[in-house]
Amino acid sequence: MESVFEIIAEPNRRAILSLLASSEQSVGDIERELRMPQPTVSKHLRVLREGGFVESTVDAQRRLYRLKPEPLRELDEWLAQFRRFWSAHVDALERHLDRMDLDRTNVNRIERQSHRTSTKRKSDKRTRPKPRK
Amino acid sequence: MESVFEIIAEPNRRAILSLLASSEQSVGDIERELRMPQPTVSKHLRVLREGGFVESTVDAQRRLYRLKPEPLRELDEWLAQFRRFWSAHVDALERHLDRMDLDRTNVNRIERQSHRTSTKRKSDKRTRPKPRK
DNA sequence: GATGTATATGCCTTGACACGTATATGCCTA
DNA sequence: TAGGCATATACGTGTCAAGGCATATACATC
Repeated sequence: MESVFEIIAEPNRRAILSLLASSEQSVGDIERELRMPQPTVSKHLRVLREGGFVESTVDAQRRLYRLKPEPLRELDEWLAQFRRFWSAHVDALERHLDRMDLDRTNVNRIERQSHRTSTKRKSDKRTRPKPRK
Repeated sequence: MESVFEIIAEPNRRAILSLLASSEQSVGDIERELRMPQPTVSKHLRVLREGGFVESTVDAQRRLYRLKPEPLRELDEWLAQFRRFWSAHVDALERHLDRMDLDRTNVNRIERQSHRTSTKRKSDKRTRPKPRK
């Protein structure tokens, strides 16, 4: 359960995050708003807390949970490597990110070692099945 | 295994996606590059294909896989609701989104039913535990 | 057609995790 | 300090998905 990705794979946890995006909430608030049993809420909050997605402060018997964006930001950074695939018309920021992405080392490296790019391949029919090794 | 989130929760699948971000690859390419057994690669590719993350074309016995960005874009859109938490310096678009978010119906509603916002709360000690219902 | 190569699929086992239920902990007010 | 409220945790259970291994399918050369 370590990774950011596994943590947000759970629908209830995503619902909690979305709820907390509006404002901080107590466990009971979440319980009522999302109609899930209290132990379930607490367990998911635990996972989110240990993953750094949320933090809590104590208010008498209540715990108020609020968002901590770092892990989501990390996810955002992971997505960066794919943005150029759908952002053709970009604003300044995205253009900047795209540039970083294109400059990234492995793009060319991998293409080179994987033999050819697809365009070339079409005309490059092998005369015999190429051995694995 | 339906959701985008579950699909990218698997590390090997993320590795495949990252690899395909550089250029299209055959199953064997992926197998060698990521050092995973061929059936594993094929199974993950199947999940990715059914999730709309990749598509394949046939080249003799090979299948060439390439990225289809739609699901990742969807993920990007889900992330949008959280961006304001880490992008303090916003461009026009995000400022717009922020406004929509603040105007969102439940913000005030929820805060009201959860009694008060945290700032106020400090001075607002209840005289008795508020009943659940 | 025989053989080798590339990829997909089926079966089985194992482990992780989400959930329900019960209970523990802690704080409050009377 | 008693009793109720808010939250956390422990335990048992069912489900599901990932991996290993074997095999099936398809294509290409000889």
